[in-house]
Amino acid sequence: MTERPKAAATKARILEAALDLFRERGYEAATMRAIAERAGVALGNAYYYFGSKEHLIQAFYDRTHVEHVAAVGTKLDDLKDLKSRLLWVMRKKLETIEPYHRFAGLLFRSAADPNSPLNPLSTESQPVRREATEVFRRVVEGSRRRISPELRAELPNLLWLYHMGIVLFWIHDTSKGRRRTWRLMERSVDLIVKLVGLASLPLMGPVRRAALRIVEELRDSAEKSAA
Amino acid sequence: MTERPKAAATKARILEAALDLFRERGYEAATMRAIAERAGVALGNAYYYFGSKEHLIQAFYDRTHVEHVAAVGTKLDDLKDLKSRLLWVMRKKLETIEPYHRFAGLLFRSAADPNSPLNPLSTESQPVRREATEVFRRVVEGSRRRISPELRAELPNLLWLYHMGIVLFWIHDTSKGRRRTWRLMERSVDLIVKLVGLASLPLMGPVRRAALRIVEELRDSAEKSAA
DNA sequence: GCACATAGTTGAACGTGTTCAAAAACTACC
DNA sequence: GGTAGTTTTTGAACACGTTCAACTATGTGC
Repeated sequence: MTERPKAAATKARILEAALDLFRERGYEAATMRAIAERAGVALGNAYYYFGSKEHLIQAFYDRTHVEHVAAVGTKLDDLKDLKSRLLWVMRKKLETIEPYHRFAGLLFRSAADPNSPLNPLSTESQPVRREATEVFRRVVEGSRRRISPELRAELPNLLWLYHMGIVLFWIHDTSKGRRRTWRLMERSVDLIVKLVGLASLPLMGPVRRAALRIVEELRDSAEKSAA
Repeated sequence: MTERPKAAATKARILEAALDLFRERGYEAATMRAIAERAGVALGNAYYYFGSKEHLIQAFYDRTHVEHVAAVGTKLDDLKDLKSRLLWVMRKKLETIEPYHRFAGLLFRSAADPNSPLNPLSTESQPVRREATEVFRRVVEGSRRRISPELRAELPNLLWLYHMGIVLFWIHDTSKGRRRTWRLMERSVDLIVKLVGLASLPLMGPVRRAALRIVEELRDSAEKSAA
């Protein structure tokens, strides 16, 4: 059960080979045989460490998340208002994933499949999702904006969902330098901040509660289905 | 080029076999070999009529849309306010797709893949998407609610997107009788109608315009990438 | 009726992701 | 250092989606 050092090295070599080939050739062209060959192991060995090809993407997913957190860094603490904080985090996200644009499509192909371990709502990816939401919690909590407590509690989840939407758009975006995604991201961040402001008006009480109840329900279901 | 009657019969037989097997066994278990066998044709023949297994899903997609339109029927014309109209259409949608719950997951697996013909934004599925949006245009135009012209023009697209979101949730929903989805749908329809009301307040001008500009951009990109 | 072209059909073959029984390498204990 | 047990590695084998060259059926012009 305990992982021996040599095993860890083999596992790492397979993962590196996979990520390299994903980058170089895209997902489909990076066959398990090619990955195994580049890693210098037999085909079956790759399956000893990664239960399926999708598990290799899960590993990629983990990695970009770590890179993203590193890119966000402590600079986030210097920014005080919600808008600039959210902008910063989103920018770093887009920068982080850019090198993987060629193969990321396949990630989201399976991300929508309820049976896939890659599904963001599945048990297997729950830790990553939690951590990713954590980044947005930082965004919200560090801002000096006054937000009603119920909204404050739910906003990180909403922002995580929003960020998934942007990434989905990014996948389809073939514009030069992914300009469309950047513009959409900047404009939508602007809108979101406006909406958060609106939602805090006293008049909005009933609507806000109706919306929050729905969000809560979404989250509940996600956790229940992952159980 | 012109389709002969016998060919049409063969094609129909293959499609029926496919849909039957999808329903019975789910998507993965319904292999192309099994489909061909049940249809009484050779394996290669299925590919003569349907370029790939995903094209068979496209056909399923078309069919549920037709069924949905039929289920919506003329009853829609009797309903006058936006909420009951939208509710009616959404209910019929959920009822229409229910028999296919077992295999619909795979539909959305590829729906998110930019290279898949199934992607709702791809060229191949553009006709269905247009038609599906048409249903929501009926919903909006037949209602007596006063809506600003810009929003009125964009709302059908937004509702189509919303309905895709509900279907996505439905796919993951394992609750009995899909109760969670129904509840979410009813509550979110309520919220949407509330929001449409809010958006018509004079104060909301700037926010509404900001939101609409984003939606427009989304639509532009979708059409450009499908070109 | 015959020749020709087009439409429709076949099944073997390819490369893929995945599985698994067996072999090899390693560790722990005497 | 030999033996038993465990971890790691191997590669052949399987079922799948897909392709394609060859074959058959059907319609068309004379």
